Amino acid sequence: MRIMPSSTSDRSRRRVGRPRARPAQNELPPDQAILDAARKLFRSRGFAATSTRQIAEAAGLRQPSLFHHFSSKTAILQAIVDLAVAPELAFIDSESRRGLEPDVALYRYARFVYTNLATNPNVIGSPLQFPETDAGDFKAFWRAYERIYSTLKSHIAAGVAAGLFDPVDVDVAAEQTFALLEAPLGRPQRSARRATPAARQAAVLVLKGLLKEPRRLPGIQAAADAD
Amino acid sequence: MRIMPSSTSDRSRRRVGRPRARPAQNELPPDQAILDAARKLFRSRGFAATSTRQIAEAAGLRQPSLFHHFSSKTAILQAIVDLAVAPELAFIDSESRRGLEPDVALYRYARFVYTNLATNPNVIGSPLQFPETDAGDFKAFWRAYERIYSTLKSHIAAGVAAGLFDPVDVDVAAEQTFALLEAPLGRPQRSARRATPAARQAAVLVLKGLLKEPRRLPGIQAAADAD
DNA sequence: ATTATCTATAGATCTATAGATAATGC
DNA sequence: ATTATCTATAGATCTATAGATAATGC
Repeated sequence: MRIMPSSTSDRSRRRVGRPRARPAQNELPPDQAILDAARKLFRSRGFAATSTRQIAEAAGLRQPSLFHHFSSKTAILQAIVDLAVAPELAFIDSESRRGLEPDVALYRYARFVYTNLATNPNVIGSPLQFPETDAGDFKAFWRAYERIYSTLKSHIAAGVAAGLFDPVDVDVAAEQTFALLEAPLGRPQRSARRATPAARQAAVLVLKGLLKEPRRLPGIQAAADAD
Repeated sequence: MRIMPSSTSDRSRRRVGRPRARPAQNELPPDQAILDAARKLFRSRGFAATSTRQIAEAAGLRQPSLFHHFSSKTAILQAIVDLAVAPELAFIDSESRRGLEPDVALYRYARFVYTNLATNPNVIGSPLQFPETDAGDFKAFWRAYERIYSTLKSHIAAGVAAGLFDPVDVDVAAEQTFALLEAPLGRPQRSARRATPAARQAAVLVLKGLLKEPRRLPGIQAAADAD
């Protein structure tokens, strides 16, 4: 009696269900293939201009087969945007327990957010670029987005209050800083290798722009890298 | 014999052509009313998700009547984006004749671009947000955009070369600065009154972030305001 | 005669559902 | 029996054209 464990490379063979019209070239499970295809298309053409037929074809399926995996086109977008903000939420949570000074906290925040937007494949553009996210299904996403944004604002406000930053208009500074950190959205996705120095440069630009004493920057960087 | 000059308030009366199904409440000529309606809808819902029916209704016309004024939906977008970049092009032209130092030039550039994006009603979002502008009809627009972007880059490059700015990666700095200046795109349009201090703050953030000697900022501001 | 609008509609989508079909699982 | 796919298609769009119509201009 031969033992025949289903090896990982067997995953594509012996699949339940009717075979595809055009057999899959992709080893990914169908829901992942769909998300992959949708990410790319949403990024390049936008949500409204991308049809479910285009997504399905790029994923190797016929158009109606999408709906076996996602209940609607909107549900696909929802899955993607939830994955896009997840790392930033996790970062904010873990940072909040560290009790850093506002300048160090802002430096680390800027570097992390920029890197996520540059490298996370689920980041398909500014949420403001996707007006369809206004609908009720996206409440969780908007709550997350709001949390990320208000964290930035409170770092800036704390730095101003502590006299570390110039006495800027906090709302305006938060808007502008956030926009700067969203710079990667305009470009095709980046490798982590290219994103790292750019993220550092973004954090430096933000900190130098706000600090009363720009000479303190090296100390802030050292503190941000410690531990 | 009574002289009866067509007074301006008469403009809505005695119009050539079949009357509208619902008479206009708006005094604007139809092509202006269409652009107005389209701007608002493109801004809030995006181009692809806005139908010609929605535009026409908001402009007080029936859907097919749009095509008397614009040959296609795309032609409407084209007219809007051309108007959006026009002031920036004019600014760049007039500035190029002044031969300013790179830091002063960058300060003035940042302030102007931010203000245009915050207050020009034709600015409906980032071009990257409108993938339909890839088509050939938008060559003029993309040439303009490229010119605006490369002007920013050359200001930064010149400042670095002159030793005024930190030795940053110029491409990355241009990307990040441009993104910062696009901050107004995320928000509803601003009055000039609210935009002016925010634009100044944006220019300060950019310059302080780049300058080797941030203490030179007041001098730069004075030079930027002179003349 | 010219103009700006209208109504009607062609033809091309697009999303999602209905129900058949071809695999594996038990 | 269950599953993942397929084909066929309903029903709702959407852009743009065709051709009628109701004003003014001359």
